[in-house]
Amino acid sequence: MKYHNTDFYALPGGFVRLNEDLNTAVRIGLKERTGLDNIFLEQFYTFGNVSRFKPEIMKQIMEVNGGVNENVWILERFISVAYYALINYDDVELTPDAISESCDWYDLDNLPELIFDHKEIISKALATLRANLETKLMGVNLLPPMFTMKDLQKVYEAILDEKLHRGAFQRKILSMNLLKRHEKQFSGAAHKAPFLYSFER
Amino acid sequence: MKYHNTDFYALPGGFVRLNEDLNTAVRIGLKERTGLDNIFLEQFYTFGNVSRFKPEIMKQIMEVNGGVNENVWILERFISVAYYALINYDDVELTPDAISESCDWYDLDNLPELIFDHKEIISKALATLRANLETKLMGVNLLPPMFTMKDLQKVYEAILDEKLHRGAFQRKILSMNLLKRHEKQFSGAAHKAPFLYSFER
DNA sequence: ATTTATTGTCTCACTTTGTGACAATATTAA
DNA sequence: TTAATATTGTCACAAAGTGAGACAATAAAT
Repeated sequence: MKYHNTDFYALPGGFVRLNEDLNTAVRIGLKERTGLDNIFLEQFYTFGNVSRFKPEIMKQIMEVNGGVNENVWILERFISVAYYALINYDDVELTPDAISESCDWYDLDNLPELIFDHKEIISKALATLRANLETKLMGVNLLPPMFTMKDLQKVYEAILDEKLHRGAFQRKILSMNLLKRHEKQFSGAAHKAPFLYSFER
Repeated sequence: MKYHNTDFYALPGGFVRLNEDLNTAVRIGLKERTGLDNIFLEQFYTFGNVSRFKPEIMKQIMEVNGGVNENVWILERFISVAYYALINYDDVELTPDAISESCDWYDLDNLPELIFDHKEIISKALATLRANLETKLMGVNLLPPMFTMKDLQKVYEAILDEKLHRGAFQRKILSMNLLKRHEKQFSGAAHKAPFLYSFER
């Protein structure tokens, strides 16, 4: 997200209310930004260094948004519990919050400069996601209800940032017995039609 | 730890000061309880449900320890960032904090009943440790500087709670090239003396 | 000198993984 | 109608990894 009238970019985030579950706060924040419910979310790290906080930046942001009078607490040091979500790009309607002028997708290799330690947060998210990819589920939420093996392979290749061997990938995924195979679609392309799969079980 | 004049058992923990790094706070707490510095520590989850907090219990504990007047904040809901450490049992001098009457080791299969969600915290710690055992390091801090392959295998078997095949274990560990082999010790036992290893590299 | 327990290593079978090959097939081109 | 093209599902084979037992080596006790 980009804050109003600044050059500050940041990951979307929020605060946990005194009487609110941490996970609930995260889901509410996600819903506000994306409109999505029931999304796969994983907490991966809690960032708690004092040095990660820069009150000057926070002050600048708040001043553009009407001053800091009522919200003195926002100028104090805070600790951030970070989550990543797996979201289907196309399902999302991105909505900035009150103090931001935009909320957008950015390619990993084309990120704007981010405030605080948000770049590091992204690195850690990606590392955790890659490490979990083998054990945990797969393209849930990232794919439509029905998808081809190639679609799924592309998800894996995007996350791992490497090419996978087609035959081995198919063999491995099918051996997990997590996918249900459906009727073929006639895709309209000039080749054999692929099976469709879903995550049902 | 067991709190003074109660039947409440809890994991050791502490609070993060306003101007203190999260990781520093954890290391200080660990040092206070164990006397140990420079220990392998891994953050594994942040517990933030409102329901995990039971003010009645906290009140009881504080009343036995001189009332709650000055420490009203301790009766409010809090969020816990959980870490596990790998520690050599023998290096430790356990020291309870001011409000506890004991700080002790308990076998996993002989735990006292714990307050709040501390049982769940242990489960999650163990699950994370087991999952990381393959990828991450191994018995650092859990073993003396020099140890035998059998010592190391026992650490793995304790953590995983299963027997491992001796030959396969040795082959796998050695193939990691993380151990330095030293001179044999003459152990005094009635059999071939084992090599000694260290984690140096 | 013999026995006993444990170690270091090897071999064999079995499983998993990487790689290319093949036929099948939906569409386009000839 | 036939041939060409691209991609799919599957298999075969080699390479690598894993589980299990076997065997000689050896430190101490008998």
